Amino acid sequence: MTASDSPAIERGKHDKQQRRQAFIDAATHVFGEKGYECATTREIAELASCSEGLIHRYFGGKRGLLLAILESKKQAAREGISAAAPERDDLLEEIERVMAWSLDYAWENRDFLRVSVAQGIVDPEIGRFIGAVLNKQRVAIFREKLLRHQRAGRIDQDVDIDAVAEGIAGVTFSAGFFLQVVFARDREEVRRIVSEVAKIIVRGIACGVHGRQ
Amino acid sequence: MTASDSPAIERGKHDKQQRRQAFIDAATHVFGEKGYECATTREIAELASCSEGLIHRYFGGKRGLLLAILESKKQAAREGISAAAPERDDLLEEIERVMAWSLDYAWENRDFLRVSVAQGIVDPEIGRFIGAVLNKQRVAIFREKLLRHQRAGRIDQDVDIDAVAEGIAGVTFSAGFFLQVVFARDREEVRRIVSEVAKIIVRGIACGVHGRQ
Amino acid sequence: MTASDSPAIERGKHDKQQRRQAFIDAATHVFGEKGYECATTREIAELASCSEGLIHRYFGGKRGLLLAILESKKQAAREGISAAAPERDDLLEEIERVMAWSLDYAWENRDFLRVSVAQGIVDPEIGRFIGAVLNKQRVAIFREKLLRHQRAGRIDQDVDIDAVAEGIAGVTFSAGFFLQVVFARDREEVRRIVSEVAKIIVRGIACGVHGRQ
Amino acid sequence: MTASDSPAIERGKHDKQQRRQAFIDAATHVFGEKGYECATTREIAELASCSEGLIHRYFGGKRGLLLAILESKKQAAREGISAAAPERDDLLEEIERVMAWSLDYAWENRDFLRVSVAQGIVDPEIGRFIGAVLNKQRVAIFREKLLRHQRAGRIDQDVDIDAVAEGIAGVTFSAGFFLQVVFARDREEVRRIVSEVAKIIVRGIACGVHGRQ
DNA sequence: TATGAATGAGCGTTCATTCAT
DNA sequence: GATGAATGAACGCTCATTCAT
Repeated sequence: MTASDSPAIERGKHDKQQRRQAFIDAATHVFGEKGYECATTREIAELASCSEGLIHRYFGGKRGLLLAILESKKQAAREGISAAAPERDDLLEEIERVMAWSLDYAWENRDFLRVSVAQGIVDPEIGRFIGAVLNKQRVAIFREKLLRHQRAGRIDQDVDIDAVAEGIAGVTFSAGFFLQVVFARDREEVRRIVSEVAKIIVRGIACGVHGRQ
Repeated sequence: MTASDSPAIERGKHDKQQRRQAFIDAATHVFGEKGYECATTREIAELASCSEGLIHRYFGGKRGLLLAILESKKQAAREGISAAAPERDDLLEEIERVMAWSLDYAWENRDFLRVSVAQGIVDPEIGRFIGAVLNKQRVAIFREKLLRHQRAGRIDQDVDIDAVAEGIAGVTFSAGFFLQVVFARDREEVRRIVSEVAKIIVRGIACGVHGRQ
Repeated sequence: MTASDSPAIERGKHDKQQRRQAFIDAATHVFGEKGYECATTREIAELASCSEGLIHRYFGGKRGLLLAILESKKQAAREGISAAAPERDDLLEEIERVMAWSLDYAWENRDFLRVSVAQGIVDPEIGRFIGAVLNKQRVAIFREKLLRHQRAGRIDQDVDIDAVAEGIAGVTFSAGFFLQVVFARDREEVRRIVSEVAKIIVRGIACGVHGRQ
Repeated sequence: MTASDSPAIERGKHDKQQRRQAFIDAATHVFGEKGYECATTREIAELASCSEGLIHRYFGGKRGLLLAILESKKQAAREGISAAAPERDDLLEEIERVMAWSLDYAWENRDFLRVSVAQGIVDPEIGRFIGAVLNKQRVAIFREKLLRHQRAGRIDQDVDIDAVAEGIAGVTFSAGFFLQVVFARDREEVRRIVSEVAKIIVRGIACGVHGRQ
């Protein structure tokens, strides 16, 4: 306690940056569990072992704290999904990997998703955020992959790549967040569903000997 | 859609049934707009042109009012989807109709969906409700249709019907609620996406001349 | 139900007088148990199997109901205590009988006493009532008896009869209401206390040089 | 006596201890005047010149405030009565002093007594409190004194000390609280009554063949 | 700067009373 | 006259935010 020699960190046990992070972690947890409105700044401050007033100094208030959580996840999500999606010759494998990563991401970040999705439904600004990070970003990943494979001649030219990308992103989000997190379905089962759907879709868009409907 | 389609009840007049409905309509609207927590019983009562205390007499409180909304939508949802899903020889047509109906349902009931989904994420009891009504019920519809067509030899025997049913339901929910309602995407565009995805999936599960992967 | 021939009592099962009494009985019970403020007119009406609005028609409101309870007990108390106090040559016996009756009265009317005393502490009008019925009335009884015995030469001339009457009434009330009802002391024990005190007082006021009992 | 003897605390200033006391003083006054139920936290806060929410932070709510009042009086009562009861060779003098002190105590703490007695009648927890502090404690004082005098041969061996102690405590409480405070009897008159009763009782328990005073 | 005490607006709820039926 | 549905004022309490320390 009094052992710290650093004059800058006399009171409290963290410096400013650590405190900010402690708030973000605590808030993610409490928001995720009780929802944004029901969570109290007091409980968050307690869990972060910091004083309540600091939330307003650092983040400008409760809502600012939520926005800070969102911001802090933006980068991580973007980088994570890119890393999880190396290009492959096999379309199915490539898609399945992104989907599987998304499932894991949803599970590991379930607290964050709970707040951001629930609040995004009701609050346009948050809604725009999840639209950009949780939807557009992922649709773009799928789209890019599909386009590359289509150019490589592995996907039928007639296929509406945008629509399929949206569709895959939709199933993935549905399964990852709603089945796994909200409905608490067995994670193995969810993985199987997603995997099966991936196969069907890949088969459905594959360049093949089938007459058009 | 807006809460005050019905002629406002005269103050003081005795009409329990009409008042109950006025509360449910008003609450659906206000809950949908502000979220459950931010909506106030004051505002709901005002919109319903009834006194606030009645909420507690009729529904046992604010939460009871939410539960009453849920209950009132359960029957309608079940009947609606069944009516919208007559059996057809053409699988694609059959599936597309249910998907289209779901899109319209989501749009028309967007206030109700906003509250119930947002609250269901955070409140286990509500979560169970949307799991049953908005997920299981619809998966079952798709599953039943797929099974019939599989038995009729129009779907490959190897296809995991349960998984596909979940997948279709997932895309439909994603598109109907998130794309249309939360992300405010153009409804025509959403319809096109869903329609395209339906085609791809149907093609992917169709009994055909393709080697298994 | 429909069997009643009397045209005047078609609805409800009582006539007006019976209903009034049902309200008074129910209110005494509920007031006694929860206190005046915490008791609700709804609960009273339910217990009386009558409608809530009737309280206002019959008694002019909740407070009027309390006043009606008080009124209804006034006569009974006066008559009861008189009947319990026949004149005797033995002062101790006479006093002990009134005290014993008071103890029983307090126990049997504990619900009534609870409301009226608790409310009388805070509400001057009720306070005046219990002052008159529960105090003055009883002091007068004791006073009258003591005076008679003093005139008969059985009580020392120097004794301040008024003070003793107040004292006896005070002990009796304390024991009857507080010890028995509020502090839930064993009733036998309370009776013994009162009896012992009576003896001491009688001995203390007795005339002249007197031997031990 | 009145609640705002202390200089009003400046709004916004930090002074937890003084504020706590201000609340206790204000609440004692308002509770005493309107009764616990009718008193509002609003009014108490106003009289204490503090914000209402503080009541819940400091005391956990309105009831907690009442309990805090009780607690704060417990010590004072115990110490006060002990100090007022020095041992004397003269039993009458000793008893009269305690009785007189009790009369003064009841008058000075009339607000506190009003709430605690009225509420104790209806609320078992408060009832237990007044049973302990206002009854048992005082009975014990009288009992101890009587025993000492009995051992010293100044009280007849046959006298039931416990009963007498209860009796004296009962008269004292009756006179101090009901006559003085509730029935607003002249304080001089009440003192005379108590004094007279003390004499009678002391005479009634005195040893042996004794002449008149 | 960090703390946590203090604030006050506004919440859900209660309930005696009123009044349409 | 009796009913119970409807009212609305007022309650205790919560909590994000402010600010003295």
